[in-house]
Amino acid sequence: MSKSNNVYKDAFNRCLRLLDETKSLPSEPELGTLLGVSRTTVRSILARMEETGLIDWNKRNKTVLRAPRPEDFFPEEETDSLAEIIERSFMRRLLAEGAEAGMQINELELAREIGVGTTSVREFLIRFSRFGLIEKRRNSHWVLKGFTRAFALELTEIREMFELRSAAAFAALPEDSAVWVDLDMLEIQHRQLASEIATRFNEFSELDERFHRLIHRASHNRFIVDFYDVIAMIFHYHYQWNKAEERQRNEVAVQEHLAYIAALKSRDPGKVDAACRKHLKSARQTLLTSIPEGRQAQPA
Amino acid sequence: MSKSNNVYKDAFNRCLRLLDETKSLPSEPELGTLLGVSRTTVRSILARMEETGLIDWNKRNKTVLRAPRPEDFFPEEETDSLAEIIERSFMRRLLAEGAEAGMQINELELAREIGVGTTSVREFLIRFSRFGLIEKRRNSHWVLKGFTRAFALELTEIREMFELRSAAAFAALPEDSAVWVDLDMLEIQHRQLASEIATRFNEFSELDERFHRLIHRASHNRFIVDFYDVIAMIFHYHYQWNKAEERQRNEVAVQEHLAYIAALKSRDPGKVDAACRKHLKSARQTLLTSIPEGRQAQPA
DNA sequence: AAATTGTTTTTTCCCGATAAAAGACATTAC
DNA sequence: GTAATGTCTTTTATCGGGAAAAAACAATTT
Repeated sequence: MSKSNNVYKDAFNRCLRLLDETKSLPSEPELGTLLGVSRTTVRSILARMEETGLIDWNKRNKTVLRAPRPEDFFPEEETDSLAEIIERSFMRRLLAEGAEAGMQINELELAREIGVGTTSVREFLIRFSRFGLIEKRRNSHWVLKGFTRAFALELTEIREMFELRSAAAFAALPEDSAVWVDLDMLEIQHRQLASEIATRFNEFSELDERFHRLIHRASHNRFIVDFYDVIAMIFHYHYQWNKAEERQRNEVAVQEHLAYIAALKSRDPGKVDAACRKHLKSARQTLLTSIPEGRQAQPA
Repeated sequence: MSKSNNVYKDAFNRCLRLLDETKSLPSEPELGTLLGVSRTTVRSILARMEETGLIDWNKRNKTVLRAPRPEDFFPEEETDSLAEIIERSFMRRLLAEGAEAGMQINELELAREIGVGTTSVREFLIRFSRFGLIEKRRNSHWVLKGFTRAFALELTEIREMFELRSAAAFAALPEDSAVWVDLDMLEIQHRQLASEIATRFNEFSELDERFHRLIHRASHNRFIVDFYDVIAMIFHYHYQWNKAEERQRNEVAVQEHLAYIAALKSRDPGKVDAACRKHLKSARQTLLTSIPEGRQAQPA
């Protein structure tokens, strides 16, 4: 069963949504770039759409015959890549269960539990290791370092160093840089979210990531930009896990972002530094208070 | 041929060197910790040593019968792990050849060229990707970002940030911390090297790494400590590649280290900062001047 | 009884094989 | 003649299998 066709299924589903909007589909290469897949996959999609009577396909002509129905879509769970599946299972184990620091991680066991080959699990663990939560013993098992208070402190230390520097670089960018347009757009989205915070507070997470990534990009340093992956990953799972006071927290964060944006637009280094520090401080607080007291670092 | 027994061969060679020093070998578990391998491997080693008449092995008695001869050793090249072999081949390609930024990296081709399976190459590339020199296109090839001037600048920017912070933390460590003993030992080794620099200048590289790792460890931050892997890797291959002025460079660096050590011992934050900056500046200079002008970043 | 040796089981590391997906080349249409 | 489609080739993603190495368990030895 060597490889699942989730790329095809996911692209197929996304392509179905395009059908609502047009009478006929564009050329194969165009569809390829639109969906982010190769022509090979596009042609598989078109072939199935013809088979199921969704379109009439004759060379350049791809006429839409009917609107897609729910049963035309592939089930959501079949569109995930193996890497995503493994990551989710692993993080669930890591956060839900009593995952103590020092615990051993067994590739074979993980693979069996998730129902995948060992190769995929190995590759996942190697990729995951850069987050600093696990460590490999040569020719032997992985060791869980644990999502401890120490981890959170080390993470935020670097984050603060990087973000202060990026924010300063951002504010120093020339007037005509494209980032100011991006920032304006983000500001508008923040204001919209702020006004409807009661119902849309759970949309903050995504906005938060886009905002901070924009700032980090101003550093023009790949190590700083890449480090945001660590933060994003932690926050992503952390927020799934800890929903306490979510609305309240996000409401505060949106306001802090708006102040931060205003400071950036003022281009006054002192104001930028102050607004950035203030936001980072409360972000750190949020993360720290959410770590259960039981989860302390274990002596090696 | 699924897996080579390089762990056994390497441990065997190292065990041979122990034979010179003693009349009999310790217990199996003890040998295991000494060589850093499992008892299973220890027993394979002992079995072969008995076969080749090196020792007499009867349960707890492991009497040395004769001194090891050159032909007892396994060839050096058979003691390298696959990961090391792949890394070396890859770096040779990356540095020697005209490896332009933007170039595609082909897993299959690399695997065939080196004569290993694709899995090992994939795992290597994933591990290597954290150095920021390559990047993966989903479901497709890797892209070489290139060892460019931009890379060197981004690397040194982070390095300087991290090392200044670590050095400050180091100087603030309590009097009775064990690091001061380590520092004293490093100082002695630096002085010895300085006095024999004419003949031993190529030993600096290893000393350099130990010195900086000691300082970084004072940060007590895993991300800072881990980042030194990137620096060490670059410097390791960089020095293999660029031998110009090596003696001169190392002579200067040793003196800078000694000044840096003195500053740390003074525990005066101002002096530490100054000595650290001075050394980092010349380290950056060395790295930058070694990057050929032709190797500029290519537009994506 | 604590440590060591003998034996068995489990896990890691790595290869070869195969379907999915990408990419290259040839052909046709506008 | 450019851009699309049709066809063929190569590469990536993933699995299962098997030898090396680690780890667990049992039997001795001091």
